[in-house]
Amino acid sequence: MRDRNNDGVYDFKAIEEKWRTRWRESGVFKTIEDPGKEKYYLLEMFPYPSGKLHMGHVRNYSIGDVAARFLKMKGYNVLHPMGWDAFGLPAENAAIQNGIHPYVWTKDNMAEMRAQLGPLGLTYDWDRELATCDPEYYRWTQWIFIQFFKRGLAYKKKNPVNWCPSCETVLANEQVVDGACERCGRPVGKRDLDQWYLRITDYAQRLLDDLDRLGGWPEKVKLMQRNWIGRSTGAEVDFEIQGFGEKLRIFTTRPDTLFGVTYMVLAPEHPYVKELTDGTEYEAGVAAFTDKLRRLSDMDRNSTTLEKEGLFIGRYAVNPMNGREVPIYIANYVLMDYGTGAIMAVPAHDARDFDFAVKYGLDIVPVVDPEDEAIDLGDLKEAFVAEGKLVNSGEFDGMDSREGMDAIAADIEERGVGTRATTFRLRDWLISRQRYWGTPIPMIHCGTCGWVPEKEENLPVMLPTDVEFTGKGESPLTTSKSFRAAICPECGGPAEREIDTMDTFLDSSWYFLRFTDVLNSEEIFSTEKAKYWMAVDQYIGGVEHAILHLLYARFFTKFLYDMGKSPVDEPFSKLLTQGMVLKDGAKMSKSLGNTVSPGEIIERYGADTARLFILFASPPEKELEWSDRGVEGSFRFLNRVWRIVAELKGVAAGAGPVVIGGAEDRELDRVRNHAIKKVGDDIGGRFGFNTAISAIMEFVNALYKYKDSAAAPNAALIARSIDDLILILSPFTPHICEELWEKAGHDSSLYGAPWPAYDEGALSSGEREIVIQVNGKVKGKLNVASGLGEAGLKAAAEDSGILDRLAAGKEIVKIILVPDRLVNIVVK
RNA sequence: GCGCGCGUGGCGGAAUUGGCAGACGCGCCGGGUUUAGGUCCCGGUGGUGGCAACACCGUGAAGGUUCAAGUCCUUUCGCGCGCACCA
Repeated sequence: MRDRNNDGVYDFKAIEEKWRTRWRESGVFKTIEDPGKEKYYLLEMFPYPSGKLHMGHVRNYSIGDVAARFLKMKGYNVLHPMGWDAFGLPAENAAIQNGIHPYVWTKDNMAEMRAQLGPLGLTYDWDRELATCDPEYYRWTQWIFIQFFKRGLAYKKKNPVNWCPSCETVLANEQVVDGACERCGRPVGKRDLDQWYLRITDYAQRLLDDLDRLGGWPEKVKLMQRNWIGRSTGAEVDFEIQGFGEKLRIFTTRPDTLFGVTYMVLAPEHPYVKELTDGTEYEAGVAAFTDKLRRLSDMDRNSTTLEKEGLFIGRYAVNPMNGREVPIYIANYVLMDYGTGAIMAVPAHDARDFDFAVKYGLDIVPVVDPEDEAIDLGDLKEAFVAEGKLVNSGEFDGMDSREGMDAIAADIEERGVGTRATTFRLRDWLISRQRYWGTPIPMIHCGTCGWVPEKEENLPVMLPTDVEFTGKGESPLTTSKSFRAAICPECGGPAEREIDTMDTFLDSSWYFLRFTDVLNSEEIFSTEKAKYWMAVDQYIGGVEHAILHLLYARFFTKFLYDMGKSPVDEPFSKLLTQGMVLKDGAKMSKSLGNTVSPGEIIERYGADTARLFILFASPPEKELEWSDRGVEGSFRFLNRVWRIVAELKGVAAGAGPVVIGGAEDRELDRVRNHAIKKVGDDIGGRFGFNTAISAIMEFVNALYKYKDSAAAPNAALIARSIDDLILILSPFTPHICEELWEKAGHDSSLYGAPWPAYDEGALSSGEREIVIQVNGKVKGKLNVASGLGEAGLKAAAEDSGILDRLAAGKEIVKIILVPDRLVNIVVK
């Protein structure tokens, strides 16, 4: 093992400690509004305070910090805050298992993580730190909830909800992964509970439309959100039910197939089912069927492999197009919470209906002719779902099915039996949680007034402290002696508080707005301050938040915008989804035993090396394979920088203005200018940190080469090169650069030092090597003056005689000229 | 099943609008420094053939467009991700 104390390895420990202390004591990272300067709001997704910093965090924050330091050098007023997504289940589990109060556990973890973040040298303005579990914060989360309620966007509804028997709480649809609990992995069941919902579906269309405005977001994320919102267009159509007063309304995306309906299906939970079957011979069967289905987990219920099963309920509906009477079924493949909870079944043209019809021997009536010899409409082997020509469709026969879609929709509208309709897959957001460690829902139930919000001046509704953590039963808040009893804010009578808390996704749906005015005790934030800072110019975090967090944050921002509170209706202008950190090809995890602790790496090589490696090994949005050798390489590079600066400092002492001498000077100057340009473009543009670092490495290599080969070292050029090297490297490895900067004789901090300019002319000065191709294959090289146009390049190539030599004995058809790049001779 | 993305040396990865494939780093080979090893410095490193100059092949596979293809088009295979009975 290497012995770091020998061999002139730089003393990163002392240096990093020294500069961290200086930064802290001088308060350079403190940020205030400055209307005279252009702002840049840079934000990394705030962490859950688990107490353990992992490499994913280090990567996330290193990416952000390079950008923050770079933009500061570019003259922006940079807001770069940090906080804690501090409510959540792990704290409560700790309370249940170890008897530690969630508040204590969380506070300790925050302190622990703050201590682990310290050594990384990040530019956070800690004066703006926030934690979502702080009453001064959740007070405003409650305030937002009340605003939702006042505008009719928060409501309570009894519904079968996802229930995790292990965590003993309900889960949002989004927290059910493959039918299992996102947290514990157990299968999720169903339960009827009174739950609070937010009407996010009111915003579905805007959430969808405005994605088009988010040019700085990855297409992948936008697509995932589009799919999640899931807009479908079609029609709602009313079918009469024989011997029943009400009509059955269904939603379909295929009005063109209306003539092909041979049966109807209701979701078993559909309210008509009971009415239609109570007191009939079908009642018992329906009850048994429904009961069986309810015992299934969502995983099984929603699986495409689950065999379709259904039951005739003894009634018939009438097709409004052709008067055909069709039987009504209930079946396990129709969902109550999408569309109207009822469908028309067209087995000839829908795969699911086809399967069901085959199983139960129902009619299959084709109405779209594929006009394909290979398909026999009289004997379909599977549903035909594509377009074709309408048949068996009365007056619409012969029409193209795409036109038929519109024509039939128009027809049903005219006759008043239906309307065109749009449906979204997105559901309203269930936010109630039967948990302690979350924001209390600030609602009070009064026997006379119903649900009434707590008065805003009484916020926050504090989490009680006299609570037992048993991990069993309902919300732990029920165990508090003091919490539940309340006075109705409306009538002053005795009332009861809501005992559920909010989904923690609410807490994180607006924190970026609070950062703009974190100390405000009068209002949620000042719109004036938010106007200066919002939107977040660059948001950085993991793809795992592509749907939920980012959709909810957009929803909240739009809501606050509609209230006139938020100055923007989209929170994040640009989004970077960073890749995972892997080891041996797998995600680092305790169970695989392939974790690398950031603390150990920093202890051994320093924070600068850790940052450099993480940024160099892979582009930020891609996965990063951890490599101990690679870390050593980064460490080696920093030592190489350290040595060359130390060595050349003497030469450069007291140098004057730069005058370029011979070819060696010119080459070094070219590489210097190229590095400045490349690093600036790569950080400022696509976050190409890996290629930016490689350009700096080339610059360092050029300095070593220059040192050995230059006949008469140009002191001024060397001084300039060293300064620029330190400047452009400093966003990546700030500690070592501050130290070198000081050693190079500067007395100001590098933080916010002006980013060096480059000379476009120096990039292309002198000669240029041109590739000479014959029929597209490289056959020779030619040095010409750079900046020649096509004519000049042609003349130079002809003068050199190389064209005649390469094309000897062949007929030249034409010559392709690409200035500064190549000449291609096309011969026969 | 549907949708999206990606396949480049031994490895991580480069390659503006199609214009010298393999920058930079890791690893490996050789040389220098050193009593020796390590560190450090210099050089080499896609494959095949050749002493060599050089030639041919080469970006998952097969076709195509083009003076020119890692890059564009078609088909196909492999991997990854997202959604998944959404009517």
